[in-house]
Amino acid sequence: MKSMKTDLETSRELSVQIAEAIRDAIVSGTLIVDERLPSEAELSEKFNVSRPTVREALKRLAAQNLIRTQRGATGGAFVNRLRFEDAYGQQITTSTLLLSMNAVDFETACEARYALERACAPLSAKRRTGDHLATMRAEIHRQGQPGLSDEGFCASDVAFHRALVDGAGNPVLSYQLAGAIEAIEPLMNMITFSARSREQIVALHTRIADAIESGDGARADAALQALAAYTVGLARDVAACRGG
Amino acid sequence: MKSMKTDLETSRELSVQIAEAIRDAIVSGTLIVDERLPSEAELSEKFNVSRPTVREALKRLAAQNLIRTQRGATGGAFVNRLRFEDAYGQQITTSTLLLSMNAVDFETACEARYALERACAPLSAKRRTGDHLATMRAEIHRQGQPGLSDEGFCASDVAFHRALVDGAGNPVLSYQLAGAIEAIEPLMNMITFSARSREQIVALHTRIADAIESGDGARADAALQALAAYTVGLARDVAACRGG
DNA sequence: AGATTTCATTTGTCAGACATTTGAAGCTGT
DNA sequence: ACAGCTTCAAATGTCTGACAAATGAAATCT
Repeated sequence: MKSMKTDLETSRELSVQIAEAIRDAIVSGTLIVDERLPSEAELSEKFNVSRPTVREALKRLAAQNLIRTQRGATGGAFVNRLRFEDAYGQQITTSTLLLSMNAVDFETACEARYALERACAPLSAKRRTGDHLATMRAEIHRQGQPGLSDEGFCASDVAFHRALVDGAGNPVLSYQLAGAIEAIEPLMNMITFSARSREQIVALHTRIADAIESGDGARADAALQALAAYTVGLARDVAACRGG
Repeated sequence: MKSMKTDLETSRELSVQIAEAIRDAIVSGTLIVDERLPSEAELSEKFNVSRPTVREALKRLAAQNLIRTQRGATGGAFVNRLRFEDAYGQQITTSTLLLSMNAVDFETACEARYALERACAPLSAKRRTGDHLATMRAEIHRQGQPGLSDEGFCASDVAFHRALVDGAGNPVLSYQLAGAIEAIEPLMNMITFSARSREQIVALHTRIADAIESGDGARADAALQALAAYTVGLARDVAACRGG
């Protein structure tokens, strides 16, 4: 195991310090992807702690997807290659909690979401594949079905916008936006969409898809801006209706 | 403790299942912020597992900042209010690892960063406080100092852009962008900035700050676009120089 | 040679114990 | 009666030792 730092401070908990030492080794590149960490017994000897303490440290790292563990003879803890897909879940959970616990109002969350999405629109207009466009069209079609529940409508909305963002072909953007888009869904679900508002949204989605199809980033941006304004207005009506 | 689900599957590890049960209770709102979880002894009885197993589950949650623990008579595990600042660190670590492990090229990362930043520019032009503007100006001044190291220059660059983003006054945006901006810094640090390129960047930063000061979002956006193009070109030169 | 068995290694789990922290109840002196 | 001190109990942090379960590799048998 090369040279992992083993001298620990005295203040914080041992499991935290050990977890940090290993995490630093991973981040700094001392431990390579798919490399096997020393066994728990070896680690406990190296750090002069008991195995349960080492295990608590490893569980912390596993919770962050930094390592995976495998039982058996050739088992052990291995440095994980953190994939974008794995990080999505984390990102969404964290974003959801942030929104609910900090009582972020719908308008702020919505503003962030559409600002980020508009950033993707021009790129998506240039690079989207046929698949992305097909997904967008399919979701628009679903959104027009009369029998669709409000939850189903929101889920389809999310799928539509994810396709838009993924169309930009930039995994970093897709990752960053996963949280923004998916975390807002629960907030959106609180809105009751009338037939009239659904019709409007579908029309705006169609405008966006048309613009994306023709490669016109500016028009897609404008349509997104209109959709953002409409959505915020819808939420305001709901709030006003409930408030008085 | 209200009604936390206690019937677990048999496939995965117990500590994972317990962690998920508690996490679900937090996310769903069964457990409120600052509420105290049952003691480890009570939990181990409730889930029919040993205390070490419960502890491993709790460590997983602690690693995600979902709970905090406190020793002593009135101690225990408490549901954490997840603050934006706490989430920043997580976001940055994850983003950094994602970039390094997936070998995202500088251009992709840079594109994402500037796309997101441009999304913030119009909002920042409207809402930024005097503090934000002062920070931007101060960082520009630092960037003009001749003795500044490349690392120092990059750090100042990050500070400048964070002030720009924070100026939008949308914590969701600031959070989302923290990862994008800070994670790219290590990649940026590999670039050697000549006196000439620093001069150019400072000039572009000044254009951005001027636009923000005058509340002109469109001009800020244009300047950011120019900066993005220049940065990418700089990186290309470095790559070409190294390649041949 | 191929299939089967055995086995050593490693993680997962458990039980019980002690150390440490820390708020709160109880006591004491003024 | 009140402030300060002591004691105590509850809870987490850590350790020791052990067993269970999984699993790949070596050894054995056909």
